[in-house]
Amino acid sequence: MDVPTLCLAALSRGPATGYGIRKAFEDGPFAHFHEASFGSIYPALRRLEETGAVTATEEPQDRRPDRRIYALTDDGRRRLVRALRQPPRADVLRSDALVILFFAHLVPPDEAVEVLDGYIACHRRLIAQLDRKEDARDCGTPGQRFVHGLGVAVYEAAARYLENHRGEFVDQLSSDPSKRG
Amino acid sequence: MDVPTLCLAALSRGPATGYGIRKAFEDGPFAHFHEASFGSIYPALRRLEETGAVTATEEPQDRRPDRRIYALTDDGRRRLVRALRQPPRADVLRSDALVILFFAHLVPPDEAVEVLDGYIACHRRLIAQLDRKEDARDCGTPGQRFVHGLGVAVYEAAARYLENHRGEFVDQLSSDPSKRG
DNA sequence: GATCGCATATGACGATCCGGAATATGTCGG
DNA sequence: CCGACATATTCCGGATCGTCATATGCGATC
Repeated sequence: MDVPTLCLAALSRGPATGYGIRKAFEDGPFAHFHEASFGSIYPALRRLEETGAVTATEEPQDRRPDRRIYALTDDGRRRLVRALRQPPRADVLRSDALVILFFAHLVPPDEAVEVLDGYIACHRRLIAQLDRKEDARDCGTPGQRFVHGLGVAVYEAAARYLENHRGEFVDQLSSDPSKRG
Repeated sequence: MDVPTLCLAALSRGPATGYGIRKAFEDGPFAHFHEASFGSIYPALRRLEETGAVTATEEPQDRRPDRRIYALTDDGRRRLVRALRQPPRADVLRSDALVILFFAHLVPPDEAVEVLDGYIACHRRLIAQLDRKEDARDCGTPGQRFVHGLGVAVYEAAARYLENHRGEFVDQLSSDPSKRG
């Protein structure tokens, strides 16, 4: 799923600025299953505008850079639907924390535990964040509710596993800092 | 976690070729928490060799391109440990399937269901793949076993959620193909 | 009341990374 | 016998990331 398509998808929920789209992928409703950075969103929006998939309304703000408010055109909506109907590629996860945990035997045990505890805290924080969003569950689409529920289920399972196996893992690490037992 | 570090991590388990490292990220032990492609692995190995983090043993195979077998040096191992001790960045998930499911109201209901069923099948396949690897659980490090267990727990939770909420989701989709109820 | 950091908002840039094509050949199954 | 697949590497264009620069208001802290 390329960045232009992701932008079209974000705009299908209403007009927005590049900054707002970025935020939707950082904090907002898409936060948990895709990401995109400024450096790819802004060029994508420009190209989308040039090819007629979106329109840009330049709103000159006093003493601020002009806000460019993008909105989907009919053609853009058709393009979005076409992209959404392509067979999806496999999921990709990138987790520095899991790499560190996998190779925990190479770092000082207390640092590995620190990473693990941070990872647990991060999961608990994400669950709390999702719970807060659940207040607005009435206005969402079926898809949004479904994906939201999946997010909660997955993060809960991960947090529970991490907490339940923490002690065992710590024991194994400290019983064998660098030499084999 | 950049590709050079990932290569060093893979080589910490023993010498390997670029192709073998790629496979370890596709099928092998790292398959579920990071990825790297040829186009980034080979240049990374070259740079690593130039800077003394790995050595390359060129093995001229008859009638085949020379295999370059890379092995970690002491300096490379130190570099790996240094990288592993950096604070990890937040996890990133990229899921086309979840984007499609989120925007399921924009595509024909039967196609959305097809994507969902494919997604469920994919999860069940991954769980089976992890179960098969579990046979070799005796020789792994504590970190490897811990991460493996987490993977099983998370995929199981996801598969269960998807299966348990499939009916409800399909009902909601078909009761409202494009007009609001 | 001054300064620091944060949020809004966009643009530009180098470095990195991806994905696929090209190359070469052995093996296994139909 | 031929196609498909696995091994193994290289190259390249384009997509993408991350960060810095720009501009300014607003709240918190000292």
